[in-house]
Amino acid sequence: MKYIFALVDCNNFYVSCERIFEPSLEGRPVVVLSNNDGCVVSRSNEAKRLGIGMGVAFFKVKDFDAKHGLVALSSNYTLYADMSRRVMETLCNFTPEIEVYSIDEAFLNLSGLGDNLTDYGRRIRQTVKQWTGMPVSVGIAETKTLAKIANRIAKRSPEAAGVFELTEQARIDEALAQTGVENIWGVGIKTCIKLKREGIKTALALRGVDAEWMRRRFGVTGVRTVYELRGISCYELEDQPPAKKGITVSRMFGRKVETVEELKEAIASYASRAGEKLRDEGLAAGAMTVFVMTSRFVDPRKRYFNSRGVNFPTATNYTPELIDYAAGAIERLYKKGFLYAKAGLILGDLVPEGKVQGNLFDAADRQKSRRLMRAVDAVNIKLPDSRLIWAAEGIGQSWRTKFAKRSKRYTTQWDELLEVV
DNA sequence: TCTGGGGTCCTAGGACCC
DNA sequence: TCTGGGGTCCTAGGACCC
Repeated sequence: MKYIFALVDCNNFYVSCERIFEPSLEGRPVVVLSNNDGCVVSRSNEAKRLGIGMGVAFFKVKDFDAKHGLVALSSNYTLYADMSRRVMETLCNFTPEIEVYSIDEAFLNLSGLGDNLTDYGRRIRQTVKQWTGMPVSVGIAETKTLAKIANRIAKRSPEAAGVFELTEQARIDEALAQTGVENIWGVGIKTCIKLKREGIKTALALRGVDAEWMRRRFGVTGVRTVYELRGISCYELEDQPPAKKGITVSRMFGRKVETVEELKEAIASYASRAGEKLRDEGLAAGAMTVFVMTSRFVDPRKRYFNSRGVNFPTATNYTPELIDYAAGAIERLYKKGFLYAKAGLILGDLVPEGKVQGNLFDAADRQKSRRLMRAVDAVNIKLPDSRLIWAAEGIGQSWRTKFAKRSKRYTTQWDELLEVV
């Protein structure tokens, strides 16, 4: 039996989340900004039509509000995560096999659901809209790469009205002929330039290249893309999320940071957040890499990047311990005279909490630490606005990332519920 | 003045071993 | 003058994704 994938993708996800709770944003150009209100990460169709590109620095389009009525909002991750969960739960009603691919996309297995897949796609789209308010597009095909292309057409073609099926050969050929290589899943900027230099400009042309030549020039990932375009599936549906390999917490500062004390406060708060993530996943980390960096946009002589790895004697998820290691690394990394823009840490060698190998010389009372962490986590989940923080994180925290234009957390905070007046 | 964060997979090359 | 070869493991960096 042939596999059938549906790719369900939320339209302009962050912007749509905002619009669901603020309908006056409907029909206007709206963008959502990254951390620190730095650059544009989600755009309404109206904003796209104004020529605002994905990832552009916000200061470059700031004056669009006066000229074109552009509305810019800070990211509201709490709201987006909750809306994502609602959409994914709705999708689970349509198939037992679903792979949540990202915050706003999921692959569904539609094999064995009959011949009228387009109709089925329409039902999915309509139900998600009705139950959550979220507009989605559905692309249907025999490989993930083709489903991505189908989804792109579903979004753009008015006739498709949000659902497009690519299972018929003539239709596939036509779609591939109209898809530039830059719009193929897995083809990034570097590969795109190389392909075009070879005269390969469309997905149809790429489908026809010699597989061995492709392997030599672009490695196994390149060949997989060619096969996927031919309808030979190389990427399975992964309905079991694979074990995490690392946990990263890093942020740009709200302003430049010069002192080692402030760097240590920041890294302590990132370490604390990393500890929460570990415990939430039931994991412990065996190693940590800490890094600091200046802005990429300053004079090269004023740039500094450095990182430092630490292997723990015993894997841990105990926040005070993580903070100690992180602060120690910062002391060694810090060089006076630089304006630091960002710091972060990456936890590696992750192991299930219950399987931590004890260390003969490790005297810490693990049971007690675990109870303490459980208590702290419980308080912070219940009272996110009066969180317990570690003294090392500092009180003022003037280096904190800025979110000047954030909307309310409508769905997760009682005091921020939508008010209808 | 102002330019995000969190991931995965693959590959080349060095270290090390016999 | 003469200086092996092949396998495995690890890591850093590249490329890509949303």
